[in-house]
Amino acid sequence: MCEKCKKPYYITTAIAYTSGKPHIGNTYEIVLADAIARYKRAEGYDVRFQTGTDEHGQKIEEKAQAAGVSPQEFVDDVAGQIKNIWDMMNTSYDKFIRTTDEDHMVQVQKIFRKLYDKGDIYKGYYEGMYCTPCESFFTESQLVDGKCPDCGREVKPAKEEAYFFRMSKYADRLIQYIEEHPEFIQPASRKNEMMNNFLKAGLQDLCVSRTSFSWGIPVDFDPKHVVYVWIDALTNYITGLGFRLDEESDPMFEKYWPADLHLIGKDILRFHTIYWPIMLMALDLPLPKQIFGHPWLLQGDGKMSKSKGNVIYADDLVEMFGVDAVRYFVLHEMPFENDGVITWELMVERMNSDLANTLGNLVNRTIAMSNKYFGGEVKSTGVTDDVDADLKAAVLGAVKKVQEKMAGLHVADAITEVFNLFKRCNKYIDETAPWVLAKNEEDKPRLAEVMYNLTESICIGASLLKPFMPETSEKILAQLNGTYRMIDELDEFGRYPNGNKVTDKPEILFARLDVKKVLEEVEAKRAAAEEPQVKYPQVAPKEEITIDDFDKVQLRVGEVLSCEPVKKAKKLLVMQIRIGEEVRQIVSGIAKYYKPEEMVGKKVAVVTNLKPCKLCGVESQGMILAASDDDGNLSVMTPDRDMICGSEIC
RNA sequence: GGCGGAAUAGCUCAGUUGGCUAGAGCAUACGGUUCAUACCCGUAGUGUCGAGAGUUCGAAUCUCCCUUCCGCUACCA
Repeated sequence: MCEKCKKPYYITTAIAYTSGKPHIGNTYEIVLADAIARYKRAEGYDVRFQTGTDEHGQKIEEKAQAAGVSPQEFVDDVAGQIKNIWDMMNTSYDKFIRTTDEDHMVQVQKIFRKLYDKGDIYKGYYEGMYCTPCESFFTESQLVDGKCPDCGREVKPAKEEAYFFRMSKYADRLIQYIEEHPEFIQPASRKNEMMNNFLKAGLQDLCVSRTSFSWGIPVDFDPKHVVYVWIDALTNYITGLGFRLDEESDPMFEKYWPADLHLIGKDILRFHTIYWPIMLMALDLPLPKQIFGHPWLLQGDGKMSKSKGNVIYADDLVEMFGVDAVRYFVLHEMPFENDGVITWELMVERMNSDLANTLGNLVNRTIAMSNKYFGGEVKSTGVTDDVDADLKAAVLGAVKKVQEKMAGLHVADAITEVFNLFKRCNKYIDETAPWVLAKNEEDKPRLAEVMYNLTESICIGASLLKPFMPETSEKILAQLNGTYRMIDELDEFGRYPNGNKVTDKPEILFARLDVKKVLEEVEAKRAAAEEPQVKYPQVAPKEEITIDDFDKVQLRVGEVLSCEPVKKAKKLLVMQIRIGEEVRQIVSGIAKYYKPEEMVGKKVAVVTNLKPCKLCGVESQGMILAASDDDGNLSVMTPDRDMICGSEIC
């Protein structure tokens, strides 16, 4: 196909947030996108595949501060790590964009200004109660006893300038677009969530600037504001193509936009299916054709957490199994709609049964036979049998099935079809029993035909395998001395050059592994890494206070007399707590961590001079203290020794 | 609380618009085979298709209700 006739195909991943090293669950997305991109290239598309990093925001500012480096140094380091992992996974992206790239930042500023000039962004006010030291706004309901929920200081009613995007203006157009394009949101089940929760409920205008932190792209006409995440991050999809507002864009933009596919995690579907399309509408640009919110790859034995030391990282897996085995696992194990599971045991199982047994052994036994019977020469003799037709139909049928599955983005099913092809080959060996044919000289022509069919079938399978496992595909073709074929060259059986010689030194593609040994190694590694790897929670420092400030808070020991869940609320428990002579009713958001009966009898630290307020209609006359960490653990604070309730804590 | 989804073999899951004895992979058991990485091929299964009721000639599939789990969302002192 000539370069000009190739149809463009633009695929993107979400840009990864540079707050830390991505684990295998995050790495999944880039591999999935890579498989799709490589497949589309095999189909003859002119593919552009973009990924990158999202590098602004308060969290990064804080992490950098905690690490004692500048935000730029911090994101340079993390972005480098991310890029290394993407490269290690052998992903074929064309562009790695960073939101700190100069040309991206310039365009973001221009886009912001344009939307402002157009009236779609307006300067408004974040109205609410303002805490000056914290530089934060709170709604009435967020306040703690009428005071700042973060620092407990007085807040005053204030209006802070902020820029807002008029989302509601475009809501009807977006609803219509989504209704008319059922393929726009994938999987389709997500469409209802977006429609019911946001669009039909009425879109709120979106706050698109912040003044509470500075690590971001400044609004050029009002520099105390930085552009908040949405306009900064989402626009990467067009700035990365060389989009230039009110100037001539790079020809790439004309060629590739609108994107064919935004591949993202299901958690950020809302931003991509609502805010992003509306931004594009406001800019008079066409909307992306499809957005696929993929599920997550979860760890089997509980949620991955750094403190448990059970986080699985791509590089550890690659070290143990190799790049293609890891690619195979994440692609194969991930269903279309539900979350997938990864454990070391499952990984070993797939490695042994699919990669070593089915595929590796097939290639190996085929080459061994060619060498043993014909000195490695693979020659078709035309001596066919009934079983050949069935094999050929299965092989060519697999090509069709892979095409169908990939068209619907069912990548896991597509890779399964490729392996079904290899299984069919193993069966063919059994049906034809080459070792029996080899015993009689007159059967040699038939034997040769069998070996040819087998070799050709594996070459077709290897070509189909390439988008998913590029290195393995190349290794197989090299060993069989075959050539890679594009999808449209896989329509015919028998293109393997007659008389070619396979290698006389076949290499083991995938070695079988012992589950026990793997687990021992993992455990050893984990133990070795555990000590120095204690991860302390990242807590942003608050402003220094005086003893007088602290003295304003009254803390006393209270004993929980009774405790029950708050109706209408999932996270709340309501407790009667004795504090000295009085009994107070206190509501606390700890239902996820404590059962009501567990709380009864506990002595807890209570803030007793908080202004009462209502939560879900239930009055709370104080608050109990609890510690929580980054992993979602929570523990209420209790006195170390038995203290009579009512004792003051100071 | 609102909206939505799911429940099928021991495990992980397929089952298009209701239609022949409900399927695949893994694991298990047995048989075959020896080219190959103790591999490959075949056979056997077990299922009140979450509970109950209804529509229908016929329901895993449609309707109602119940139970459990999950997602989004709201609240979260």
